[in-house]
Amino acid sequence: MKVKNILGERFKERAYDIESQNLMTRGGYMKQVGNGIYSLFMPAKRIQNKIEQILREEMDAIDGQEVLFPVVMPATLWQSSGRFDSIGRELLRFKDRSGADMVLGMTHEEAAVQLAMNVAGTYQKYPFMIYQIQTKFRDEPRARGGLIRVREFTMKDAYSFHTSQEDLEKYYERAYRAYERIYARAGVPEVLAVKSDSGMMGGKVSHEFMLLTDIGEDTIVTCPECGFRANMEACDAITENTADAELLPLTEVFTGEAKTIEDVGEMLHMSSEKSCKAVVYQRNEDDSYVLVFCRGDREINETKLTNYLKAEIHPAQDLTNANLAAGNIGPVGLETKATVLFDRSLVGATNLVCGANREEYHFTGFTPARDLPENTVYFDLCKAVAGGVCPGCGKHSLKISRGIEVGNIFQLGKRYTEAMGMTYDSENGERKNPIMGCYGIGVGRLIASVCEAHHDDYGPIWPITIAPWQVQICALRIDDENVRAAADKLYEELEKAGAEVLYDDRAVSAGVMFSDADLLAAPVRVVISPKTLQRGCFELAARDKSFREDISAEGACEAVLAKIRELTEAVNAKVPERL
RNA sequence: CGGGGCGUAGCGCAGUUUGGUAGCGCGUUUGGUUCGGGACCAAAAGGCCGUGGGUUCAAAUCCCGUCGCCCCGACCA
Repeated sequence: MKVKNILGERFKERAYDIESQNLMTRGGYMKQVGNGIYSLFMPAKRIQNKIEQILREEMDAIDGQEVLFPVVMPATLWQSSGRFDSIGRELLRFKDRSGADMVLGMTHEEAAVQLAMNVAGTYQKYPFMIYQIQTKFRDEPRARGGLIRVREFTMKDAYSFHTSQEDLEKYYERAYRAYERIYARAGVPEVLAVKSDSGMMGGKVSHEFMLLTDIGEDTIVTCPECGFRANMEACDAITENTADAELLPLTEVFTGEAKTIEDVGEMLHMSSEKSCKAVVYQRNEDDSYVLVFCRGDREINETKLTNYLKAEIHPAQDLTNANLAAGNIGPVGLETKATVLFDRSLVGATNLVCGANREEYHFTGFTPARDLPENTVYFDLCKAVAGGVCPGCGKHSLKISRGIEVGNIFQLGKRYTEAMGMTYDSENGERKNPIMGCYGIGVGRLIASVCEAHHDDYGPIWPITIAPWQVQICALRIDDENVRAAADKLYEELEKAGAEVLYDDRAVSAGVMFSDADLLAAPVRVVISPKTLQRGCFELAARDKSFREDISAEGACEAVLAKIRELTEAVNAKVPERL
């Protein structure tokens, strides 16, 4: 392929805050069509093809059967699982010409069950896994970050069916390993699996695969001591309290206008960890109040709270109907209709400051174990904190980072097979619902994430296994007939040898040529110019700057092929064995 | 869905306050000079000023509607 022929304009101007979006836009990888909707130019499509190929190989290797579900589905299919009604406007609904409700697929559990049911009615078919690589549409409230968060995207989604939990768990391990292999083969072995919240998918055990970067939308908790890692949403929070030697009596004190933890703490010379704060939420469905007490220096984990309540919530908008003294809410002497919950960060705490449920007053000397009823239950409702206690090893070692979710795996259970009535006959002739697992990877997001994690100021640094082209020939001074001849010859040889080669034979200045080459980011670059040609040499350089050397023009083709093999082997050396 | 902003040449923008023949930079085309990190000179092409209506002798500019996009927040398998 010649650079002059590929469609997609490369330019210099920065346009966005997110570097991957910037570089991929500047490099002519994609073009926006609408909010969160993109067309891909050839370079991006080639990357996507390579990732899809890796996905196919790894899914096939764990006995997957590639299938294809429809993008457009009748609403009745989604009603059969209950999700037509339970999912919000992220699911795009519309009517066909006859007025029937339709949806655009945002995930395909229902379609997978529909495809498998009635053709897997005997235990002898099990286990099996079906997967597809296809377009999904999610009507995101807010797309952003180029391909990182879009409304329409290509996804590999896989669904496994089992006759026992043990079998699912065994398969889950294989899928987990397949995912590690996929990321390693795509040149991002640093992708981390973290324990996650399973959200609207239902099910118990789930992992998200995270690429750590500052622009990530998820917060990840890791422990360098023992390797523990979890999404903040799903991370157990452990708080250690040491009891003061002397318990002070509960005393009401005047605090006037001081409402916030900071103000009250300053006034009473108390650090925030020696306080008990109240956080008020409202259930989305009826605006009823939920009141959570936790240690003053902790934050509520809204995902945990939502899961406990089994209800969507939002921070309380106004407390006028709650009969609560905002800023002075406390757990002692509280009279309210709100659901009241206590976080376990209060367990063992002593001599805290808390609201007195009276304007302008707080209590000091609040000790939950003494001042709350004996049967008070403490839940885990707070976020883990940096330097906090690791749920894995118990050390004060937790680190907090940001990450992009580039894939996930769930042990779904029977949620869909039960709801949709999919059954099989077991060995003893019983009719049973199969147990499911599901496994997803967003292809476009993975591309953007790799770019985000691997780039420099000049462009992406694609791992050779997914780079649009393996090698780029830059012919400087194409008007020099020796350069022309040498470059044409090498291009022809490399193509014949099966290398993926991009050839820049435009009569442009070196600056333009190199800048474009940095943006298109072939891992290996050959520069052919009068300067080195005088000595019978080409320059061979790596996009990631790992090498830069002169090679003899004679054996150039072989030298390039060797470098391609070398780089490819370096990526594959980090791929773990299959399970 | 709330708050803010923007739609004018392929891209990025000025012009709108105060109505009066459509501008700039980049890119593109042609010719020339340069040329190993986004060169220079000269010439040229390119716009229904998002869209519908209204006011006016006259609308990119004022008024009303509508569509789209961007940013922040809510939301997010």
